[in-house]
Amino acid sequence: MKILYKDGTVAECPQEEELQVLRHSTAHVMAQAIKRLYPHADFAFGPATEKGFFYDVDLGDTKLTDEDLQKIEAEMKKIVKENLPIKAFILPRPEAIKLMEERGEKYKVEHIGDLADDAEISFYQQGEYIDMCTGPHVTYTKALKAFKITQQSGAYWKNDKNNKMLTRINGVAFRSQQELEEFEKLQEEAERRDHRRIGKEMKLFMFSDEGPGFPFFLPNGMIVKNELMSYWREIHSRNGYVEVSSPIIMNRHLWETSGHWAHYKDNMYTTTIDDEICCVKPMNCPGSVLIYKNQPHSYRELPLRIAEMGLVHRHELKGALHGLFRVRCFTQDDAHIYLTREQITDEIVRIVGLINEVYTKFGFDYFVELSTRPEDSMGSDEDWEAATNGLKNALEKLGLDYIINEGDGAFYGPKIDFHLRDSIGRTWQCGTIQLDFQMPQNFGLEYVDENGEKKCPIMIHRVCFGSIERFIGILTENFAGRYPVWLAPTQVKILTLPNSDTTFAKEVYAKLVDAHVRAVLDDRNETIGYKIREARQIDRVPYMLIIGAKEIETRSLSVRELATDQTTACGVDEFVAKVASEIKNRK
RNA sequence: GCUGCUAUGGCUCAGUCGGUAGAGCACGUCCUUGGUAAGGACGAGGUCACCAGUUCAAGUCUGGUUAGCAGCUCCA
Repeated sequence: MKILYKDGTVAECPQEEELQVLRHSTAHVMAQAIKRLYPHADFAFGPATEKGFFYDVDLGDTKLTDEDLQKIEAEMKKIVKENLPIKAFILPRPEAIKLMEERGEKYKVEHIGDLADDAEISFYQQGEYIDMCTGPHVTYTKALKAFKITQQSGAYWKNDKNNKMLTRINGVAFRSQQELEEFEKLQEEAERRDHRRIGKEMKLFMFSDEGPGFPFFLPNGMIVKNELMSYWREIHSRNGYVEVSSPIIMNRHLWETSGHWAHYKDNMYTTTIDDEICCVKPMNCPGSVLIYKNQPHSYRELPLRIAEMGLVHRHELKGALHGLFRVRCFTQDDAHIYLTREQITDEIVRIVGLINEVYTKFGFDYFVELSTRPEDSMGSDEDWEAATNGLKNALEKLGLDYIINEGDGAFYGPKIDFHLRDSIGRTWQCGTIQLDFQMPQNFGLEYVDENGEKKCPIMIHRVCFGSIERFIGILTENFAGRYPVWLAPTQVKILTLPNSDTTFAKEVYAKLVDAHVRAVLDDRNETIGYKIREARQIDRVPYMLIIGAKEIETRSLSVRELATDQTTACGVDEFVAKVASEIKNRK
């Protein structure tokens, strides 16, 4: 693919930039189409995005309907068909301003004002349309072969909510029609796996107008939640953690000390108790700190690992709510570790090992991001350096690749974030490990060192799942509801053939229940096809046992496995032992 | 919170030009002797999210509220 740089040179496009250029050019073509249909349109920014492009445009009072978007797309296709050559030119500043003013592009004029004084201002033109842009772009509009407008939304000029809201028109663009179709298939697949849909089908959880954003767990969802929590308890007790539980409501004073009141009071739920303002906890750390302070500590106890499955409430904006992914109350699988500066590296190694174990358990691949000191941070340079190095050393010791995210740490310390990749390639941020020097000081935490002197410990905040609710959402989409046996709400479903004797089926059922298998007996008088369809597609049960005259006679089982769709014969005791062992080993 | 859209039985949806509601699935009853992705008949189930307004008449038109959807912003 040939591309045109702003100085007018034409060159072969580097492979890795092709899509980006294509998408950027598509944004221009869309702008041209919009301008043809809406001559008063005034354009702001129109970049390429991860899957396509958008253009932010001021349409005055004009509102676009879905039909209007289709018309714009049709006009874009027309422009592509016209196969307009794309040209580039550069103007000195005053002439650039004049050109944009003449064309009524007030956002572009404002943008010129933000550019350096000596900046050369480049333009790209195709037919009657001129856009101020640094390029590069394709050389002819016909190079754009596969695109689609997907939606419109609002977006602020320069992303600042004090500015005017513009209309953002989003689209996707690919190299070929085939790539576009693949993208659409993936979209459909994502929709099919949507945990909100599956949650309804499998009766995992619900929401209600009476508490928007606050999830209700139904019996099936509660099974998944409890299984995750019991797994979590097991590995934490094995890794030297103790578990506590702190109150949901504590007074305002605590949150002032922790710094949350100053930073986040608009997102905290409050209530008044005996004339005192109290807060519903948005985080567990201050509670943990109070537990630490409840008694004196020796250096011999450190690192002290205090874990808590804490239910936190945060007032998220209603537009941000999204199934279990973004809720107003959730359970953090939190832990706070109190330790000395020297212990940082070893402890981080230990935590990363734990998190790795958890993600591997679910078959997730992941990558790690290290976020360093932000601009408005608290604490000394020395502390920050020690902390950041502690994290780096640990990652290197583990031989983990990581991306550095400069300046994206919390104001109280650097952090490591874990992003996991699901079965269709999407990534989710789950685990995080944050170092904190601030809170131990704010609360005056102490331990006695080997010389009998009082010292202030360092604190690590960390989660593995992140939020149990969110993690259940991710697991549900990753497995498309077909959970591993140990998590499945119903593990075995016994399906009898209609009008057959159910005595044997009931015996098998009793044996499974005895072995602590979550079994269901479906002895309704329905055809076997009907029962199988329900067990597979709605309940997503890992094992289906079909029992009819044949099985009754041989006293054996016909086992249909959800994962493979294969049916095999198996003895009763053998099957019960196999499933029980899978559950025990959390397979 | 902002922009656009949506709200009709448990679920998924239809309902034309305003003339007081339909389907499929699920559910209940009955029939069906039926072997691996929906057997059949009948029945019950809805003050059309809520509050106002326009109208002889509102599921349908208008305004507001609430909730949801796609984005934006935000996510300690």
